[in-house]
Formats: sequence, structure tokens, C-alpha cells
Amino acid sequence: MAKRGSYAKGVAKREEILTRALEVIAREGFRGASVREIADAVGLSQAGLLHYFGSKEQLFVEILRKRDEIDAGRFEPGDMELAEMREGYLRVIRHNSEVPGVVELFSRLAVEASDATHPAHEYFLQRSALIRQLFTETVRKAQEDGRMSDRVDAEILARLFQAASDGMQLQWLLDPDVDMAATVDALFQLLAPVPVQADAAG
Amino acid sequence: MAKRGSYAKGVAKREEILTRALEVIAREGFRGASVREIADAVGLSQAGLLHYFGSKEQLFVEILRKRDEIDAGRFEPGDMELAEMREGYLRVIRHNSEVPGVVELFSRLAVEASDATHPAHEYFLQRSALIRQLFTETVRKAQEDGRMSDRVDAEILARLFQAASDGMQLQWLLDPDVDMAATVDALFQLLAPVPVQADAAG
DNA sequence: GTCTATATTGAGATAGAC
DNA sequence: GTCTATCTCAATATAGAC
Repeated sequence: MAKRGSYAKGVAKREEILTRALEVIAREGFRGASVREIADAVGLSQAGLLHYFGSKEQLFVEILRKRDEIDAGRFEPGDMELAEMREGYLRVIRHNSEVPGVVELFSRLAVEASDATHPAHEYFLQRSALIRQLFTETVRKAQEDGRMSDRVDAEILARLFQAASDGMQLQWLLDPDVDMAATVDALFQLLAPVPVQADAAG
Repeated sequence: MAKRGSYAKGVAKREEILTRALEVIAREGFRGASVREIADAVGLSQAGLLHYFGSKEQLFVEILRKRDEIDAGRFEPGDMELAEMREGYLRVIRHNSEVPGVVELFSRLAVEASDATHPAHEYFLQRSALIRQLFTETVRKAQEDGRMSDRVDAEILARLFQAASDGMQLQWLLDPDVDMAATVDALFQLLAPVPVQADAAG
């Protein structure tokens, strides 16, 4: 038996805390929230919360992992075609524009975790690589079938998509009127195969 | 007389401090440097440094403004054509990859300044708008002349360029092997007008 | 204008009771 | 497992001497 009752219960509680923390950050924003504030919000003392996560940074990483887990459900399961990838990605981005606090937490941590000794460094490296891998595969297939421009290598395009969405988050945090999803979608449009036009020569 | 000697000297000293601070951050990185560390680096006490800038955030904004001032010199003067814009932009990006500390300072502050009450909020709004305006104008002219794809509106393209470069900074901070300039240049390539091909119909 | 010294604050971490 | 209380540290900001 790998799990005794109490252990399983501890895990369940952890999950519950993360879900509630995510809700609270989504609803009330982040603004550099302290462990104390999150503890209040989820109905624990600061020490009580840290009992589960050890440190502030570990708590934040786990919150972001929980978010990823939920976002994964916004994609179609299974092997991805370009159209589904586009739909799923835009769905996630549209959802993000409902939860500025989560976007802020993500962006902050992304910068801080650039230090190789930061507890979130591995998380960002792996997440980043995974997303690019999914994009690269989907884009490459689409390029082979002529459903996407092949002027630029698939791996570079994957990086550009990721950069566009991360960068749009910064623009949107600064000015919430910006339409993140529409702007990222413009990049998809740019990559649609060139329609054959009678006057293509100008 | 708007300036007495002592006032002009104060200004000169400020400039000198900013230039040195920028050099130090470029050379030694940022890593959330404290006012104290920057003060040491420029040869002043912490209080001495704050005497000139009032607060930490104001100091950081001024450092970034000084950086912008220097970067402006990396562009050709005068009205910009697409090719010069591209050259200048890539030149700035290539320079950035020599100064990770400056990129980190910029990225950190960009997130923190999303709060409208943050002392750097206005700076980022204005800088952001200015860059987009330059891009929009240049792109629009290029689109009118057929030197750039007009599948996507110039303002949206301007946002995409900005997002791509900001987003690539995040990727590069996490993994310095990434080639920021080459990736952003790929976006320029994508936008070059479509060459007329014999087999355009596939 | 610059320094030393100190006030103040804020936060995360930890000890120990229950 | 959870709380209260406390420790510790880091950092900015400020007062006041020179």
C-alpha cells in the first residue's frame, strides 16, 4: 500500500487549496500577493499553508501547474491538427483574459525563474519545451500538407507563437483593452497558405 | 537663467550615475539588484544614490530611459523605411543579447508596472505606444507599396512585432542559447511580399 | 551633496502548543 | 494538521551630521 488514508487526504487537501487559490487569484488579482494573503483567502493561517508547500515559490509553481492541468482540458484530446490547435490555443488565451491575476503571477514568475537556481526554473523550462514541441509537430504536419506557409522552419514558428502569446500578455497587463486572442490569431492568419490570386504579380 | 551652476552639475551627475548603473547592470546582471548594490557599484552610499532619484522605482525608470536614449542611436535618423526599421530593430535586439541584466530589469519592471499606480506605469505606456506608432507607420507604407503583406492590419502587425520581441526576451532569459534576433527576423521574413512562383497552386 | 545611522516595514520561515 | 507567536532578514526610506 503506497497510500495510507491520511496521506491520500493530505493530497486531496493540497489539491483543494490549489483550486481555491487559483480561483481567488483569478477573482481578486495577484498584485504580488503574499503567502499570508493567499492563506487568508483559502482559510488557513500563513503557517498552515506553508505546511503543505514548504515555501512561497513552491506554492506558486504548484498553482501554475494546477492551472496548466485545467487549461489542458481546453484542448481536444489526442493528436492535434492545426485547426484544433488554433481553437484550443485561442480558447486558453480567451480564458486568460478573464483572469488577469493568473496572467500576472505567470509573467512575474517567468522572469524571476530565469535564474537557474530558482525553484520554478525547471517548471518553466519543461512547460516551455512541451508547448513548443506540440506546436512544432502540428505546424510541421500542416506545412507538409500545404496547409501552412513553409517559409519559416516549424521550430522557429513554434517559438514565435509562444513569444507572441507571452508578449501579448505583457501588453494586455499594461492595457486590458488589447485583444490578446485576436492578435495572436492574426499570426495564424499570416501563416495560412497563400491563396492563388489572378493578380498575384501585382 | 533657468540653470545655475550647481543645478547643471546635479543634472550632469545624474546622467553619469545612470550611465554607470547601466554599464554595471549590463556587465554584472540584475537579479533583482537592490538600491544598495547599485549604489556600491556606482560609488555612492545608498542614501547618496536615493538623494538623486527619490525612490527605487524612479531610479529604475530612469535607467531604462537612459537605455532607450542609447538604443535610439542604433536606428537611422529621420523617416524610416522598412529595411532600415528592420536593421535598427535587429541591431537593438542583438545588443540586448549582450546585456542580460538590462533585459531582466526591463522585463521585471514591465510586469510590475502593469499596476496603474506603479511609478513606471506611464513610462511603459508611452514607450509602448511610441514603438507601435513607429512600426505602424513604417509597415503601413510598406504595405501600400506592396513591399509587405497586407493580410493583416498594420496596427495589429505592430503589436505582433512588439509581442514577439518581448516574448523572445522571456524565452532567452530562460535559455540564453535562443537566438532572439534570428527569431524576430523570421517574422519579418514571413511578411515579405509573396514571391510569384510558377507552381504557386501547389 | 554625501555620509552614517536608524526607523520602519514587510515578508517568509520556523518553533512549539494543542 | 493547524494555529499563535516569534525570529530573522532584507530592503527602502529618512533624519541629521558634516
